[in-house]
Amino acid sequence: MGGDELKSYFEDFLSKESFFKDKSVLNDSFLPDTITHRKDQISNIAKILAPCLRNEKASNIFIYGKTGTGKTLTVKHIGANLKAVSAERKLPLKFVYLNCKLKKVADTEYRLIAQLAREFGKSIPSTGLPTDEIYKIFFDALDAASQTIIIVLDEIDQLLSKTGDGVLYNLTRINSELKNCKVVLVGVSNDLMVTQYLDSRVRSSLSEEEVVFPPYNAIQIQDILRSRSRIAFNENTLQTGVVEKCAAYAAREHGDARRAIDLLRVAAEIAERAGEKQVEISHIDLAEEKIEQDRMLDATKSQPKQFQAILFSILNFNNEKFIFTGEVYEFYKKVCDRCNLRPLTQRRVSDVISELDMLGMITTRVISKGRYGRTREIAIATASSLTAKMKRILEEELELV
DNA sequence: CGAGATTCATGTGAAGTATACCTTTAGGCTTAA
DNA sequence: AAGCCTAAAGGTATACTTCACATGAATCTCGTA
Repeated sequence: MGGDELKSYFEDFLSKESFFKDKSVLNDSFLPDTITHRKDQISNIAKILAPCLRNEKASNIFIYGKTGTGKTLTVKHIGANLKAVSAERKLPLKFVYLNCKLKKVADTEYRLIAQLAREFGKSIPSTGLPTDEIYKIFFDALDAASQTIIIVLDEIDQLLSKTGDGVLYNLTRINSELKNCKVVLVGVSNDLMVTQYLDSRVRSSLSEEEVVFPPYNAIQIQDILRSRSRIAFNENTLQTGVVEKCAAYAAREHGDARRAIDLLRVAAEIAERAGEKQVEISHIDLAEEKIEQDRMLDATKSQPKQFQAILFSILNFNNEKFIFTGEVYEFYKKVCDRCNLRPLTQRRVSDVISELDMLGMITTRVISKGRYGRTREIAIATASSLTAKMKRILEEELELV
C-alpha cells in the first residue's frame, strides 16, 4: 500500500463504526456484575461461606462441573463480593484463588504451597527448600493474624492426578494446626469422579458441602450471549440468528459457555476485519475453525523442545491410521539427531506422550496386540490441514530444514 | 477343538542420578576502635 | 573485635534415567473328544 492508499485505508477504517463497544466483555477474564442462570449455585455457596464474615469456620466446599459452566466465574464473583464487604467493614477475611493447572506455578505439592505462601507476601524460591519448610512458612504466614482465609483451588483434578492427595490431606489439617485463623478450602473440579481417588479422610473433610454446576442448555447460553453482547457490541452488529447459532454450537459440546463467547468474539473480529457491515452466520463457522487452529498452534509453539520433537515424530505418521509408541520412538531418535537434541529414554517418551494426550493434542489408548505385545495406540486429534501447519511450526522451532 | 500356557512390546512403578538452586557456615578481608 | 563478603558444604525439588516387574490378548501347545 502506498502512502495515500494507506491513509485512505485508515480513514476509511475510522469512518466505519466499530462493532465493538467494549470488547473486554467477551474475554475470559471478564467478570460480569450478574451471572446468568447460576442463582441457585451462587446463593448456595454464599450461604455456606457467609459465616466467614463473622470469623466463624465455614464448611469446606467441593464444586463440580464441566468446563464453561461458570464455576470459576461464580467463585471469583463471590470472592470479589466477600472481599468488598469485608474491606468495607474491616473484617479479617482473605480470599485466595489459585489455578492448579498452570504449569510451573501450581502443579506440584511444593509449587502449590509455595504459590499460596507468595499470596501472603512471602518470597519463596522456586526450588531448594524442603517441602516441610515451605509448609512451615506458609502456616506461619497464615497464623500471623487472627483471620479467616478462603482458599480456592481451581482445576484441582489436574493436581490430584499428578501428585496424589497428600497436599490436600495436609491442607485439610491446617485448622487443627493453627491457633489464630480458620481456613476454608474450596475445591473446583471438572471431573465428577475425582473424589473416588481421594483418601476417605480427605474426601469427607473436603466435601463437607458439594455444589454441582450442570451444563447450560442452548436457551441459557443464548441468554448469556445476549446479556454480554448488549455491553460488548454496538446496536445491529449481529445478524439475527448469530447468537442462536453460537449457542447451538456450544450446547452441542456439553454446554460450554466460554466456548460460545469465544466463538462470538472471534466471529465478530473476522467480520470486522473482512469489512462486513454485520456479523453473519457464516462467520461463526470460520471462527470455530480459527479458534481450534489458534489453540493448537499456540499449544504447539509453547511446548518444550523435547515435547515438540516427540509431537513432530507423531505427526510425521499422519498418513497412517494407527501409530505405536515404538515407531514414534525410532523416528524421534532420528529427529533428535537432526536437531542436536539429546534423546530421552523410551520410558520418559512414554510419559511425554501421555502428557500430550492430557493436553488434548493427540488421543491415545493402551491396547494389547496379543502376541505382538502391548502398546499405546496414538491418533492425531486434528484435521490434516492443521497438522501440516503444526509440522511447519515444529520444523521451524526445532530448526530442522 | 478348547483350555491353559506362552509370548511380545511396552506400560508402569520404584528407586537412583544429574542439575539447578537454596541456606548455612567457615574463612578471609576490611574497618573502626 | 566486629562486620561484611565469598565460597564451599550440605541439603532439596524436579526432570530424567535405570531397573524390574506387570499387562493382556493373539498365538501356541497339548490333552481330550
